[in-house]
Amino acid sequence: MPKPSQHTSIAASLRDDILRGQYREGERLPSERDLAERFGVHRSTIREAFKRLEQLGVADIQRGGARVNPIEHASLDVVEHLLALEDPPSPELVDQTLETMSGLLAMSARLATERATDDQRDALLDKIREIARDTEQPSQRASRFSELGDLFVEASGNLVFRLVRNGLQSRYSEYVMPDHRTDRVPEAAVTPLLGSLAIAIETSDAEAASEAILAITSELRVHMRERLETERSAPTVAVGTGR
Amino acid sequence: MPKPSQHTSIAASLRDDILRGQYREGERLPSERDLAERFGVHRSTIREAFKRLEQLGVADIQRGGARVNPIEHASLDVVEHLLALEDPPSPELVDQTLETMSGLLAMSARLATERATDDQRDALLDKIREIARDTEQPSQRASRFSELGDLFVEASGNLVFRLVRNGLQSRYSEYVMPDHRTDRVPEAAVTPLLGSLAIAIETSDAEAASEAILAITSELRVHMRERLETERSAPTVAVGTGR
DNA sequence: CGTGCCATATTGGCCCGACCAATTTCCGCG
DNA sequence: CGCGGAAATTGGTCGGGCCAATATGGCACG
Repeated sequence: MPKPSQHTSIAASLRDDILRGQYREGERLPSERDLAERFGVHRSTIREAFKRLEQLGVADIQRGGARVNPIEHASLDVVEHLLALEDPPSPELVDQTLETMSGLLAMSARLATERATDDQRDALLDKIREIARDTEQPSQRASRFSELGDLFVEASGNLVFRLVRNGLQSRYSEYVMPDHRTDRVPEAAVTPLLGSLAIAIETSDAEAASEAILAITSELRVHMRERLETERSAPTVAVGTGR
Repeated sequence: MPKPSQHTSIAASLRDDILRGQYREGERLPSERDLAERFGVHRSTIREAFKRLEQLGVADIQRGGARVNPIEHASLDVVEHLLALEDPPSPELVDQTLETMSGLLAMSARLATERATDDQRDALLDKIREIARDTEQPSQRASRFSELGDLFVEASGNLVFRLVRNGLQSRYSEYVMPDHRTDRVPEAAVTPLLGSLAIAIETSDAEAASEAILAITSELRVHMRERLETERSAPTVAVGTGR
């Protein structure tokens, strides 16, 4: 576990300030010298952090001053940081993220069903059965779903899909699956859909595979929304929220 | 036209080298001191460039040396640079990009049809009619299509969609529309689809809107593929390919 | 011959201080 | 109140320097 360097944490700090809306868009960020003094580091360290902010698309550095960009001009990569900004994360943004992921996986499933190699197909079917067996704890199950998604995207053969997925992949997955043992909602609805999905793949029915994925992700989305609303009204007791 | 700073062009140069596959993944990049000497700049300038590469996800900097990341671990933002690497760009990658854009726009159209405000709907319809009128030169027409896409994504109300679109938006659009006046292939097929699209929006038929978009983008994709293949076999006479 | 270990060379992380050229800011003039 | 120019501010780059983490090559050991 390599400890983060100063410019990294400074960049993260500035990024979060910006994403949190501390600075209005178009507004000038404090000068490099100013920030250097505040953080108690040398200016060159601030500069390195700035370069990352610029690459992230949240700020625009130029002579005269660094300015904050409107969030819509940022890189897809800000999504994971936006999600990490609050705990629990913003239900709206989570929903938009899942909406995107849902479409992405549906497309991937369609293409994967058409183009997957035999090995890839076998891997997909194995993973689906593994999930359907379901003797695992929720967190395990969540990562299985994530792996299934990876397999689909991989088998789709579309690099751009992969990159988009990278940008969306974040830790909200822990919310997808219920951890309260009483609240295993999605299971009943999802399990049969996994069956349809397997059949669709076996029979090379791309359209059915795509629809099965849409149905599954739709279930998860609904569940996630309820989960987050509950979380909001009754915040979890923070046990060691420490950095 | 603000001239690019040194660290910017150095970062671009290194990025392209990496994307071009000059370094195998996992391989170590030359040291900062080494590169500083090669480029004839101070080490801190190289460092700033490195920070951008790291944020782009193409390299991983750490004590002992900077290493090249596999392309699948990079940010979505590399797509536009990958496309710019060759001229004409790689048909495969263009196709994958359009495939993604196609799905994104189809989802946007569905949502936009459901959720757009009256103003947004009017703007959409206006833009569609503007394109359908078609008395413009190809380049104009291409940017109209791009604007239409923006309107859909905007009206979808999904920020993530917007960010993904940003990452895909690049200059390949010039290839979408034919510039050889003899080769106006997509027009005939696309125009009636624009009509269906308008009707779908007017009648709030989200599904139909989505399908119209899929049909249109499908036409454009096919056209684009043919266009690029032609371009490959009969390369354009380079007029001022300079640096 | 293979292998684990240690001294040493490299490499990135960070700092100091300085100069230049854009930009921005400010102020006095019309 | 508007405007032009001087002064202050700000990012861009440079030179040199120290530290700690990492990489490397060679030696002793099994």
